[in-house]
This record gives sequence, C-alpha cells and structure tokens, in this order.
Amino acid sequence: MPELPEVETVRRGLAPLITGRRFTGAVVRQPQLRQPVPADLGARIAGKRVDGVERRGKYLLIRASGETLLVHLGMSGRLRVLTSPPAPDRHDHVDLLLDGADGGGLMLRFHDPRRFGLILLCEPQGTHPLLANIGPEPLGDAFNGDYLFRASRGHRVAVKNFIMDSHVVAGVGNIYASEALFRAGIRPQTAAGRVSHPRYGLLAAAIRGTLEQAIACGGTTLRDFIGVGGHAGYFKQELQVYGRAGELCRVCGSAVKQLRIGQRSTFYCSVCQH
DNA sequence: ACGGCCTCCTGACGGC
DNA sequence: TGCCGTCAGGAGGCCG
Repeated sequence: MPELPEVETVRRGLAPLITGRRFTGAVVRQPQLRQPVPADLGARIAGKRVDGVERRGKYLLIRASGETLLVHLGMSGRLRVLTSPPAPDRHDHVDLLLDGADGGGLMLRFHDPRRFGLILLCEPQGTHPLLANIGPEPLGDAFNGDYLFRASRGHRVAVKNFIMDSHVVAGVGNIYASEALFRAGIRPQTAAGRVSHPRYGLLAAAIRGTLEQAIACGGTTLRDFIGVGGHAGYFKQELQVYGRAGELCRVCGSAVKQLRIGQRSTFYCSVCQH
C-alpha cells in the first residue's frame, strides 16, 4: 500500500491530532507482525507525551517523552485516528490509546491484513537498526543526480530496482519507481551503472517531483489506502504508466507496456523511454 | 560486495 | 459452486 507519499500523508494527518497528547496504554490483539510487537508496549508508552511525528523513508517515528515508537505500514497497513472506535475487526491488530484535554480520548488503530507492517520501540537514543542503513531522503538536499550517478557505478541491476533499494534512496516503491522513470524518459530495465550523469540528474528531479506531487494529492489510493482521517489519496488519476498496461501513453499515444523486473510489475512507454 | 530469489501473510480475481 | 494459481503498494535474509 504505502510508499513515501502515503506515509507522509499519514504523518501530516497524524501529527496535529496527537502531538501534545499523552499515551495511556495499548491493546495488542495480534503481536505477530513482521517482527513481534513488544510485549510491554502499553507499559512503555503509558504516560509519555507525544512531542511530534517524524518520517524516515517509509517508517513513521512517534517521539514521546524520550520514547520513540517506530511504525511501518508494510504492504497493507493503515493507521486511523478514531474518537469513537467501532468494535475491532480481525485485522485491527493494535490500538494505541491517548488521553484528551476534555476527557475524550483518542485511539490510534493499526490495521494490517497482510501483517508485513511493524510496531516497535526504539533504543533510548531514539534509533533503531532498521533505520541505520537507509539511504538519503529523496526530498532532502543530499539526494541529487550526482549522488545517484556515483552510487550506481559498477552496478548491473536494473535502474528501477536500484532506485527501489532503500539503501540507495529512502521510500521509493513500485508505483513511483515506474512513474519517475517515465518522467525521466529512462527505460526501467537499463542497468543502473550504464545510466549517464545527466540522465541521473533528470531521474533525481523526476523522483522528487513525482513524490512531491503525490504528497500534494494526499497519496495514491489504488485499492485501499486511506489517511488517518479516512480519506483516499487522488494521485491515481495522475499516474502516467503504473497500472496502465495496454492503455495509451498520455504523451505519445502508444500502448503502455508491462514487464516483470525482479518479480515486480513494471510499466513503461517504449517510445518515450530509452 | 553484489544480485537475484524467497519469505512472511491475507485477500481478490480469473480460469477451469 | 469451489478449487487453484497468480498477483498485490515492502524489504530483510539467504545463497551462490
């Protein structure tokens, strides 16, 4: 489900609703996520006041009085803020409870059918091994064509796989990899080490532009992504190639092609991309 | 070090 | 109707 724009949409929705509130506990119905939910989660967060919500790649970091909650939505995860929560369904695995100034509490409910998501507590310094080797943020200053060019020398992987590697750049998933390569005019199957310096300049700009535009749209809802308030993202209507196999390229009118690279569906235009 | 495949899990969909 | 294979927005781990 969520790539960087969707996680950022969640972060932006979440931060103003929970910042300043105090955790009162947690209900864990299903601890078996990608890694086990800490058994003492509720006890560890109880009484901690939320200072803010950050994002690193596709990870959310909820900072609260020196404790840091790490949340990843995996492929099918959702986070909702609820004031009067309905009875949990079978995939509502964790509820994080927060107090309310007027007595009305809030619930942060984690829902994840495939359970590839993650809820962990960080080390006292607020770090975690899962975050240690993530590449630069694509919206940050360290990410540019120069960086991609240098990082890619000698690599024979397809450039699409290269930009989807979180150690290379954080947060670019299957949708936005195809979209950014289309915008940059680069074929996804090209070996990363054979893409020129100027073309990496185009690609870095395309990645940044695509992600920023998707964030402005509240993310992409393909089937089930919703923000914390329950709203769908509307970047789907802006998609140029992803999910459009056989449909006409919006630029040149030829049929969008689909192939599999590294077990992932990949979409491109064979006229616009070389 | 690198690259490619597998894995975790559930659900939806198409074909027979 | 059901059963089976395939695919789905992630990403760490393992193997050669």
